[in-house]
Amino acid sequence: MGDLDSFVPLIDGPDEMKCPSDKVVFDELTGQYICLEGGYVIGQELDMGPEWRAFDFSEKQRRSRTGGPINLSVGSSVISSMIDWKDRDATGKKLSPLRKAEASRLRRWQIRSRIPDSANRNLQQAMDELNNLSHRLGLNHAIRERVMHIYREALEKGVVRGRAVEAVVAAAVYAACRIERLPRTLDEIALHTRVSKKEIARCYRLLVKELGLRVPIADPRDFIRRIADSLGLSGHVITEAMKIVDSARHAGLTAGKDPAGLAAAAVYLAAHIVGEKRTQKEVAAVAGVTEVTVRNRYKEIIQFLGITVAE
DNA sequence: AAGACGAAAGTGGTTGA
DNA sequence: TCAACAACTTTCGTCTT
Repeated sequence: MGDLDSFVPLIDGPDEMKCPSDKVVFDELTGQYICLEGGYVIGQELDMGPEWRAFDFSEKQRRSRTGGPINLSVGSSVISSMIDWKDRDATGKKLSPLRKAEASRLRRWQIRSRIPDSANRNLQQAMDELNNLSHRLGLNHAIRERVMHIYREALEKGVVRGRAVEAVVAAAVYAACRIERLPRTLDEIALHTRVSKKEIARCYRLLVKELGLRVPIADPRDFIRRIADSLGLSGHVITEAMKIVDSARHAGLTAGKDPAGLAAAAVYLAAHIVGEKRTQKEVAAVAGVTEVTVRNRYKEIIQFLGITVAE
């Protein structure tokens, strides 16, 4: 998630919006749509999040001024807290439009989930887990929404029953990231949870099957931007790496291969072509694969595409 | 000395009988 | 259920810059 101080207003007029769409990338860190041709920011996703940051759930609770919305504690022994319809906070001040939207959404959830009480508690726990995971993985608003949507459906269909809430949430996060095309590897997600990669993968497959999720095939190009960003490489490298992946696809080198590994090799190669060299070790580390995999993909690419890297 | 390369053995998941 | 298999990892020795 981008900090608010990294917000950049639209700097160009409508002319720049004519930028061909295939040259536009989305920077998930800043929420900006960037044209690779000229490096222009041509769009900015609204940051729906709070203006402060919290690194765990209790911190978030302390900082939430309006209170209530995050914690729908409708436990058995606890007095239920309801979100009323006045659109005002505890001190009687009017809520901002963003807060208002959030409150109405939560109201809806609360009403829907009031009937089965155990489901409500389960959902609360899932939201806690999601909050933790979100901050660690830097998930944006759209993804969090989608995760909760997936989770609710899973809960309704009884997929969660008998499984660790954390595992199902992690699986929903993985699915949501894939659907929103901001992929995280299973390893990354597993790193921030107490469940194994294996269990998350099992839950993920179950979710896809039971809910009939339509998850696009992982595209190496979605990884390229992340890898290049982490390594501080320019947009030029990204365009080059995209081209390489496209050619590799046409040459039939991509089937059955780990998209992260392929992206890593493309970035490695592109960086060398452009002259912003990075070692195989560095690229492999941020891509979450080993040097050997980068090497193997790299070898295949230069062999089949006849690319020669000038020293 | 660091980086790149490649061989060999091991791992975890998928597929098909 | 089990074996074969493909892709990837780990490890390690060697070559190159």
